[in-house]
Amino acid sequence: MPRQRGWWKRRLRGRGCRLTVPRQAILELLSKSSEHLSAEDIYFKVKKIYPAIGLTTVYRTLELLVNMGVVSKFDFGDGRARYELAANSEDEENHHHHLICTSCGKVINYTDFVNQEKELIEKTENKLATKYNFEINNHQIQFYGICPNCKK
Amino acid sequence: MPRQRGWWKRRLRGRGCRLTVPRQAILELLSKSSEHLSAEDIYFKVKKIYPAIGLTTVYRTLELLVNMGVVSKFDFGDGRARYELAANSEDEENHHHHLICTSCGKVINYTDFVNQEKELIEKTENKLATKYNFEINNHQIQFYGICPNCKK
DNA sequence: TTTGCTATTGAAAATCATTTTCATAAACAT
DNA sequence: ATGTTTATGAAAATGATTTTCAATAGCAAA
Repeated sequence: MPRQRGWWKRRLRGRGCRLTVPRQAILELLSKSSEHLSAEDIYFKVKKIYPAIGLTTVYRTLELLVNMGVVSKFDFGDGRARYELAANSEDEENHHHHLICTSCGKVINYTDFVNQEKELIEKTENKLATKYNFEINNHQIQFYGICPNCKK
Repeated sequence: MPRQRGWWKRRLRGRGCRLTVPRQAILELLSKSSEHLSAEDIYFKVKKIYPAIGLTTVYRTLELLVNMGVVSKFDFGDGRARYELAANSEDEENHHHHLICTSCGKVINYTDFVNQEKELIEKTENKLATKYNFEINNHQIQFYGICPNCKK
């Protein structure tokens, strides 16, 4: 089932964080976007509905949300971080991995095959957790290559 | 079988690149190190045996080696890139994935379970290549969590 | 509702890894 | 040995992200 609008309010408050307009605007945007956005992307998009927003606040909010596990941060190798709403257990729809073109930087989210990966990932996660005594709470899988356009 | 000393000479020359002292010093260092080093780490280590080295040259050489596929570049989320000698087909010993502590930044190379992953990775790689018409030539798998020290 | 405390904000300045510029030096083909 | 490039290193430039700091806005309590 998809997440309800405003589900993050409790989570923020639970952490003793305030429910501010900029934070809500950023979360609202992220939950509508299916793309991996840079901080600047988010800044400009939020600016359209809340012009007073500052880039600093975007960075700060993203850091907070990443720490809360609400947002995932990625590096696709072009020198700027990308952010997306994290998948959660109630809403698996959003879980995907990335396919990145090292020539033009294009990124494809693929959800195919993720189920087959899932079992192995879980096993590995458990084994690693035991062997290295880590508390594992996330993973990333990325494939790098050349996209159809750049092959031409 | 381990790679022979100086194996990179042909590869550089084959690309029309010159075999310079700084490049050799950097490669020599990388082939001795089992760790994931930042550009600055490499700079200081090489400086001990070749004091004239410049940080700029380190960056340039690393970029070249990454493009050649000799070195792999990683991002562990602390704002600086890490480099290690890439695994190659003759020498599988070096193939591993990463387990990263999001609290202190500690990184563990794990080679366990990589064989089991391998089959799945190859399958996925083929399927993705077909479906998205990508020419895939690399992948990264990273687990994130809290290390034993930071759990305390 | 009003008040007061404190977290949050935005602008500007600071930071820090990485790149670019440019004049000099070192490879290496001849 | 020589000449042509490619490669180098220092310094300056870049660009994403952080920090600083005074002003603002959430929200708990009255």
